[in-house]
Amino acid sequence: MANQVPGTQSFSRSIGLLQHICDRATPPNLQNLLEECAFTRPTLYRLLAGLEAENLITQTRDKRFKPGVRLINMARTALTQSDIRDISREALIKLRNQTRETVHLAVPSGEGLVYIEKIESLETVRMSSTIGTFVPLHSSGVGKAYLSALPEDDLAAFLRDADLRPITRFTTTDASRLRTQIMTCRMQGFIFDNQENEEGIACFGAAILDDQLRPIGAISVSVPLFRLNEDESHYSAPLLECVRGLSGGIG
Amino acid sequence: MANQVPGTQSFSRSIGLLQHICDRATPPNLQNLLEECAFTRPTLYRLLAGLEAENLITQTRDKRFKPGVRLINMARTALTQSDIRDISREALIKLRNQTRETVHLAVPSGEGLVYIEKIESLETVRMSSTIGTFVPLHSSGVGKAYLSALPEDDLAAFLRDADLRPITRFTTTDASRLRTQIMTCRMQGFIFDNQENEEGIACFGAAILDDQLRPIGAISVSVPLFRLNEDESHYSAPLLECVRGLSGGIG
DNA sequence: CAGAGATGTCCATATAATGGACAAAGATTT
DNA sequence: AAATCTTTGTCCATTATATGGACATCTCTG
Repeated sequence: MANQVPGTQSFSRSIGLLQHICDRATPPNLQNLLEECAFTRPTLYRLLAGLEAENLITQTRDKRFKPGVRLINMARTALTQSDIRDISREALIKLRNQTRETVHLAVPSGEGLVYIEKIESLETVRMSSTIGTFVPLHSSGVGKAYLSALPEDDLAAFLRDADLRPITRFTTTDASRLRTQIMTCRMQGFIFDNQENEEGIACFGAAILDDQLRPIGAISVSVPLFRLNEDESHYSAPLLECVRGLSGGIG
Repeated sequence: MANQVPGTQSFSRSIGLLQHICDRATPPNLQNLLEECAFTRPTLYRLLAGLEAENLITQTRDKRFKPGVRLINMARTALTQSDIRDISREALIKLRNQTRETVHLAVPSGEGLVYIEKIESLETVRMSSTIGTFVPLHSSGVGKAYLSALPEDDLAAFLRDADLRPITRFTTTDASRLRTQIMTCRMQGFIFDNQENEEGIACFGAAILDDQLRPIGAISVSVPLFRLNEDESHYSAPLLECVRGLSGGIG
């Protein structure tokens, strides 16, 4: 969170501000930002002016700040250039067909993962649904699957430092319980997540590994609880087949 | 393009670099960037380190730089917070149903417009298709429609300064011809664009106005040439109805 | 219309960003 | 295998840049 890289303070501040504006449920005005961010008034003005000049934010009529469309344009190219996404699409579609449920592909971003692909039925899918959504490592199938593929040192560091905040009332917030789950995942190659990230949704997750067995992302199958098949292997078998097909072949 | 806003040089540089990395067809390495951008070696290193620390870019194994997934996450919120998109969705679907053709919604970004919504058939639509794509003002239906709704001063300034580069071999590259087309659009409320932005695709565009009659975006109906209906009003009538319904009601 | 609060700008200062110059690591030649 | 060249990465003095205290202006409210 702090400014690790020397010589980039102002950039880091600007991006932090942009992120804050993006994260707000409702577009903030200057007052809000002054209170919520630790910037002095002139600094805030400058940062905002810089962001606006780059079309990264826009002002509404009533002087509120919203994310700008430049971001959407940049994101398009980011998605286009994501080779893991291209490579895995076919396999994801197959997995969706086998399980008949929604499948997601997530890759690391910051402290967690971000969904970069979603395959559901043949209905309209667009970015606003879930592509681009951030998911914490501790509360999601993809997250725990990813954790389970991390080297022991990194996992230990995560469990020590992470903020295991509850996302739903089912979220695991206890580090040792989380470790147990992760160990189970290491054993069986996948994890079952019961409503930890979204109430009413269970989910099976498994990691995609590169040729050095380091995780590069994770795949999940999400199932509405009411229609969850008793037989776990109905989901886990195709899922494992899917990630095995992808692992090693990427990067 | 130059750094207009004082006190934001380094930020502007960083974003410029990010944009350049996004724009590259193939991920650049350090060497490429050094040649293509006007940065000294140490500066480039710093900017890259800053971008990477913020997850805005990632390095591939072979030291090439690609856009990072943080962008996708931010873009999601940008789309979510776009009220024009929410407000117009219903009307766009209706327009698609009436014309049976693909419809787009575009809003200003930088020198041109960016598509922020697309409604085609009931087939899968995802961001990588066209949402997020930048379109120039002079070569597209949405662009010219937008121009036609600009105050005369702004239009004149655009025609004077703009770089009317050909996008296809049908693109209007002559300012006075462009003005004629725009005047036609002002008269009839919509514009017909014949393959100027994409070969084989014709398109009808019309602007959405706010309550002060300033353009806030534009809508287009795109038709593959081979199935273009002779009767223009087949497209223009629903299009005009659509933008009239939306204009004034936004902002 | 006075007072309080919010909004916007200036500019001296400190510090963060800059880039010339050097070092280290790889590649290529003799 | 040594020598030379090329590429890649880092240091640090310098200065231009970003910073924020202070002041000006505009906007409510009683």
